Amino acid sequence: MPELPEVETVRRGLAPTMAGATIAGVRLARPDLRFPFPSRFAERLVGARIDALDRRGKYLLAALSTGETLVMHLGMTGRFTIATSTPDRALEASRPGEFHFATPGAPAHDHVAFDLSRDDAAATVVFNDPRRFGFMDLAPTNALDAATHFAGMGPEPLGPDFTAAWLDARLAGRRTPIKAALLDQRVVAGVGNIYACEALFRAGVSPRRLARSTTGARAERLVASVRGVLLDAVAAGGSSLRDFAGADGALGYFQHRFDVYDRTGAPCRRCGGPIARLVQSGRSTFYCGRCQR
DNA sequence: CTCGACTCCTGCTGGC
DNA sequence: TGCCAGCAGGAGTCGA
Repeated sequence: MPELPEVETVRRGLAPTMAGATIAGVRLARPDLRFPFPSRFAERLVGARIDALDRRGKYLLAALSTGETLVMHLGMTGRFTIATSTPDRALEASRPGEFHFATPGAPAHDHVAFDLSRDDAAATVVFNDPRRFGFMDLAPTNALDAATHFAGMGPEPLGPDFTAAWLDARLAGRRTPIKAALLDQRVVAGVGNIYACEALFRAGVSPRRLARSTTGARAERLVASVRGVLLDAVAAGGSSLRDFAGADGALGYFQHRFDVYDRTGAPCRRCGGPIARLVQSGRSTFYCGRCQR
């Protein structure tokens, strides 16, 4: 589900529980998600304190006291929930190397459980992911930018490095449609299908326009639009398409403010014309043929 | 190098 | 009502 606003919403929901807590146990229901868990995954986590919970693009990052960072990606359907539990129950199930977390009666697709302790309180953070496009990894904190997931990743769209000049340089000569370029995490981190569509609408830029022609004033508008739509969505707690919810269970409500996404045939909020749908790179694009050039 | 098609996986929806 | 094709918030890989 998650693009930057949803991941940021999840981060904010998990941080009060995870940051400062110690990992008392890790339970896995299977040896892999999209990729295998890294070697000795549980052993490398148990006993570590989580110093901070950060985000980079669509990744959640738990910086650990061990010098490693737990890297988590939610894929399309990844979800975290927080449950409070007693320490006894949390520790009882922690046996490294065994995949016995999927107990009868447990919700389907609960794949990972982190048993956390802080002072006298205990909590369990559970990762659920039906499609298993999500994954987890461990990488050295002092070389995180060089880790495979982040090498070559573009700037944070809400940070100071995402500028029209950067976009100009990054898109120079590229013949791919601007929509596809916005989905390229090397161009800008964290933008996915929804917010690419929404940002292009706000900027008045056609999703079909070649990336290399999105320069100058158009690039300025696009940078401002990407920032604006992401900020608005973060403020709204993200978008809840099916049942995306933050870790606290609260639903985001930005989906009610989509201008184009999933609004095929509905009137454009600017000109009244019908919103159109097309497929680019196998993914749906929604746009207004009159307002976007 | 750059690009688009294909792939992974499960679940829901809409049309017959 | 039931069935099934199509589609879904991501991104790595492959071949042209």
